Amino acid sequence: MAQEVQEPSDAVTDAWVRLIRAQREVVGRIEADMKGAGFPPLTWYDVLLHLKRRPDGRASPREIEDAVLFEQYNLSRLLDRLETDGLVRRIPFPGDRRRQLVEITEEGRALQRRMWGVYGPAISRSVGGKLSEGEAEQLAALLLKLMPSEHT
Amino acid sequence: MAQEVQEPSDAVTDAWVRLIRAQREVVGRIEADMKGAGFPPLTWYDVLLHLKRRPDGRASPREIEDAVLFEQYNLSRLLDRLETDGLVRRIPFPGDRRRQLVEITEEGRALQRRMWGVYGPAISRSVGGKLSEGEAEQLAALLLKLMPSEHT
DNA sequence: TGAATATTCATGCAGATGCATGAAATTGTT
DNA sequence: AACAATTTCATGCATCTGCATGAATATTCA
Repeated sequence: MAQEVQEPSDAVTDAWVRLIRAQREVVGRIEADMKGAGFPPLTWYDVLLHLKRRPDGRASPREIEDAVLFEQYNLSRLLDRLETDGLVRRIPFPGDRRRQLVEITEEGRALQRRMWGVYGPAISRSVGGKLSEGEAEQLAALLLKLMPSEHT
Repeated sequence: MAQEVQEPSDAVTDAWVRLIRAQREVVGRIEADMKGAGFPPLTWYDVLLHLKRRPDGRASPREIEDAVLFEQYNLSRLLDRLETDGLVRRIPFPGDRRRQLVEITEEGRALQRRMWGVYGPAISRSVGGKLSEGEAEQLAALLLKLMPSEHT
């Protein structure tokens, strides 16, 4: 039996196309807001927020990679930039000299807070302003189904 | 009266975070499929498809920009690569020597077709496989609400 | 123990992207 | 007609990303 090429339905194709478009559109708007306010890219925010949420403000690069879905080499260089700007600090990992711990600094915490002051309202405008509360919940639920399996 | 900072609700924040995550995840999977099959990035596909859909296989760069949400300088260089590979051809725009027309070649059409042979099934797996038909429609409808106003 | 394997992080290089600017042509204004 | 403003596309430069690989340490297994 011939292996038929599996054509996606119109609804599925539509969902796919709009996932790309909407993401580009919304992310573009929000990043523009952030840049307009003189802030670094959202990737910086993601890392800072992840660190800030840990009780000790520390995490290994490996863990951050998984949390923010960043490539290893990519994160390595992002951490360089964050460290150069005094937002994080690399410290030794006790018991394994291959690894390291990244610790957020006071400046890092302060930047995260200041960024949220622009980021939060931008999300409100670009997402909250377009969807009702119920629709936002629906959207979140549907998008979750697209993920591999586990959530956060 | 003080201008209060507008905090997004949890549902809205959730929708935002998952929009980023799901898109990264799904696009990542599909682009990996394409790359695994030896194909160029999806941006190439978008341009080829747009051209192929026009009856004469032609469009101005300006028009393509709007259609695929690409920056001008970015598209300019993408067209360079497509032209180098013989997938499109730049021809004069009748009546305005500033502008140009981009025309898809036979090779371009052929590549688009071959890419669809991998792209379609990849969409089926990564989107169709995770959502029912009705869910896909819902998702498409919700994402559409995030866009500025008009559709395609 | 010792050698092979695996894990963690960094880096050189090529390619892609963003930003600012430039070049060429057209349109608008007086 | 002549000059300014606008539109369309290209490009130099810095930054960012992807890929391959390297260096250091840790783990596994014979």
